Amino acid sequence: MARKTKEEAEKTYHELLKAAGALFSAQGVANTTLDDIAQEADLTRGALYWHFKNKDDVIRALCEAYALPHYNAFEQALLNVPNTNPATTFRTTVLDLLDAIVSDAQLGQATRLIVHNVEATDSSSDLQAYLHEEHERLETAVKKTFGVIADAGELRDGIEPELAAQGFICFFIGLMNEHFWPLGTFDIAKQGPAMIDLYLNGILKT
Amino acid sequence: MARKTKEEAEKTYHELLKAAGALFSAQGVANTTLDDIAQEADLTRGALYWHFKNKDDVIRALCEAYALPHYNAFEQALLNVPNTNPATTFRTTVLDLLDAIVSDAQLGQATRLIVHNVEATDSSSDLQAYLHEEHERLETAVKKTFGVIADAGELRDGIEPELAAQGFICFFIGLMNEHFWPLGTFDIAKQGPAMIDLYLNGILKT
DNA sequence: CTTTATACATACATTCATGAATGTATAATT
DNA sequence: AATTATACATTCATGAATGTATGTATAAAG
Repeated sequence: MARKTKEEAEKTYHELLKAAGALFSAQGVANTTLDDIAQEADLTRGALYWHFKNKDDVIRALCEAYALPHYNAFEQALLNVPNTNPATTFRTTVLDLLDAIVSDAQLGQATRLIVHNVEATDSSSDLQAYLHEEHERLETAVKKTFGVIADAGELRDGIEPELAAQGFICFFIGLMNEHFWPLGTFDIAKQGPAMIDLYLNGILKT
Repeated sequence: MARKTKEEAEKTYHELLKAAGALFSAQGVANTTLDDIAQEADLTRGALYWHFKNKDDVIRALCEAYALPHYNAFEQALLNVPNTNPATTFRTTVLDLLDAIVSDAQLGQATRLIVHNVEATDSSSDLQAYLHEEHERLETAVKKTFGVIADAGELRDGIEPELAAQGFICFFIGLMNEHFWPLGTFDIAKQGPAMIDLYLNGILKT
């Protein structure tokens, strides 16, 4: 075969990511070989090794392409929460993210990878470091937001904003975990918003 | 080498499980070979294949030996929650489980496997089915307990017991996820009880 | 128009992990 | 005491899966 144009090359790059995302979520990461991915994209491992270093690099790229934009938007929305009625804004921001995870398959695949926290193939992995960094960024934003909510007096008496933030994160990650559970019956599209409200109503003033 | 007594054989069985548990949680499941496990236990793969079918079988055995007893006790405690002040009993039962997970390394290792929901090595895995079954048993018990709590009038007005139960499960799984996060700083021993109370205070009558 | 770098496909070498087959000393059984 | 089943260790055969090296047609650069 032959050289492609830059646009064509970029297309195959995304074709590979698409194939990887589909296979990872269908068969699991460890059970998917690089050849599987290449074949799924009607390409060869040659193409894959041209665009990526190895499997970990594919995973990282997948997270960057599919998840990062949404989570960046989420983070920005949190950091711009207004000082008046911040809880309401927080709620809709979270519900928007939930909705995106449900409706955007790619984002869902990447989120699943992050939540299930794929075991890195080589132990001294920078994939782990990368995921950890992203996780921390969001954690910081959530904590900051709960600080604003507390300052606005919207937290119930006696509830520390740090704990409420940590609790929310646990709750949200747990939601994702249930959602992506292989044989699970939990339907996040239907129960997700009610679950979020359940938690928020528990810690916010009525 | 030679034949061992029944007691010796049972000891090597547990040695293998111990080695597997340690390596799985240190290097990840996919990154641990059967030879790694055997060597860690100062044995050979011959011993491993005598006691287990394959890696999945090791995982299943590990869950059965390390986690099942505790979770069975947890389930029984939930199913025997009294009709008066069930919420209090539920709380202490959960805190006991949390404490066990923190202090019992083996239980922690198994719980980690379950929560991270290891990707089964062969796709049509009965390991998945096994884990799913255990998960459902606990879910049923929790839901039943929240039914009792609701009947005792201990739930805040307007909160459906099913949702509260599902929420608790999410919250708890999220807690485990944060606890076992590779590079995480979350300290469940210190913050765990406060987190549980945060959720319960949110849904229980004051 | 020549040259070069690109975007892959193909082929190869090597390592690794599995599973099974075989061997064997010795508990356990009779 | 003889037999048998057990609890492994050892060896082997095979199949992946990976990473790399090489080939090559053609965009792109000059």
